Amino acid sequence: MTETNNRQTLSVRDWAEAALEVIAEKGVKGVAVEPLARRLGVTKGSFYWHFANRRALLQAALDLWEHQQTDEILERVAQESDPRRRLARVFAEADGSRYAGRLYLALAGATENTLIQSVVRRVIERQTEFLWECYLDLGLDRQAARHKAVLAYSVFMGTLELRRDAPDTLPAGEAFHDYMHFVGEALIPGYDRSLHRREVAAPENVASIGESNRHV
Amino acid sequence: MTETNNRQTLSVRDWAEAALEVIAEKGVKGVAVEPLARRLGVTKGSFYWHFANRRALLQAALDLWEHQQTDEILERVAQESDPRRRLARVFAEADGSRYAGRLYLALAGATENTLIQSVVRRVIERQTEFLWECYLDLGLDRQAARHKAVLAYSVFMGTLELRRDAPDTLPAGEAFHDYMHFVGEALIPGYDRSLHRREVAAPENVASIGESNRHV
DNA sequence: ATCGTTCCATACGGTCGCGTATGGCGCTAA
DNA sequence: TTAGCGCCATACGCGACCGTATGGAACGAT
Repeated sequence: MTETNNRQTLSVRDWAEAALEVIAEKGVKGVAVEPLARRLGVTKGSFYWHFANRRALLQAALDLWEHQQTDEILERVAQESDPRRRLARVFAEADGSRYAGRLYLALAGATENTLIQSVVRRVIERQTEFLWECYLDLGLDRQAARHKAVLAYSVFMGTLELRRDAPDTLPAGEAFHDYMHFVGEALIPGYDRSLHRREVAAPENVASIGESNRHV
Repeated sequence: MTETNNRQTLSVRDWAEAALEVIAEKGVKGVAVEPLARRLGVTKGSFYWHFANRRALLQAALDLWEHQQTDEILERVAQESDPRRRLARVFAEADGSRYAGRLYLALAGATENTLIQSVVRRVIERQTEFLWECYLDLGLDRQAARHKAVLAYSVFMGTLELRRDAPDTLPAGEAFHDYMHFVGEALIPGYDRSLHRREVAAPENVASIGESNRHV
């Protein structure tokens, strides 16, 4: 569940990843220094050596998350040349990881923290922008493309919510694939079932982001 | 802002409504006994006379919310005979109150409390059921109606999220109405702009969903 | 062997919120 | 007037968490 880090010492990134895990499980307010230290098998003494305070930990975790949700995902998906396939892949990636979805919703729901709000806003704008360009590449005019992008993003977030809060509402098993095709036909012009290959499993790999600056 | 209650003594409902307000503002974890008492101009002594503990307050608040989100709303909307108009009204009501939307998302995001989760689940199932029946009344077969209902509900929740977390992403002003028509065309078979007359333009009067109207 | 640095443990004071115990004020009924 | 009850204030102990201060073990360098 948590880090089974072979190394004997913890890094800033270890703390940041653990923080993201806790956010996905218990929300932002669940990120407490002492419980997180226990989770990692150490005490607060370790934490306050790596970070100035709790806020600095959240900052590091948010930097990591923002990078994963924008640069990494979009760069991966952008390799697809066909806009239709790009759209299908975006939805597949976004729906691939249950953990990523819970994390996304937890951060979006953190309305108490201005820092988090701005990060979430940037991620949303970046991703809707990407969808917009996909629809523009499909030949839609600016307004129609914009509308479709916003609608598609709403469907994406709403589906995450439904899957988290009322999973029984969504079709299960094979019926879920039928539903996803239905969604594809509603959101992707000229949708074809062959676009939705089996690339569901989004690997949980996380490329390297430069270690955050350690505080003085 | 809060209750300007003329009466000199507080009722259980007063506490429940105040709790819902705080949930909409700061989330469920923001509901603390002592701050809430200060907000109502009293001390904890009052609270623990009306309630056994914090959990009992949440229970009362959830009962109130569930009733408002199911019985009240659906009874109001069900008066509309035309299924298309029912659908349009449902979206209008749901999107009418900013407060109700924030409250909804805050409760849906309370993943730490089993009690809240079950209430949210019931509300979601009740509302999707209603949408399902609307689409059935429009002549769709069971699967198509179900798919459209789930999709429509996803759009609804996703739109709430977008409006809360990245309002600039959604079209503003007159463009918002254009977008809502676009959504209507995507979700309501045989959609006609006349269905969306005045009801969506109500900015604050639909706040009766969430209450605040009884006093003042 | 000594020293300094890295990384963490321990101990402490402080805040906030929960729940309890108990006292007090105002109103009504007898 | 007085007794009783509804409604609230005050005071207390408790636990969880934050941030600081300081000590200590491991380890490489000299």
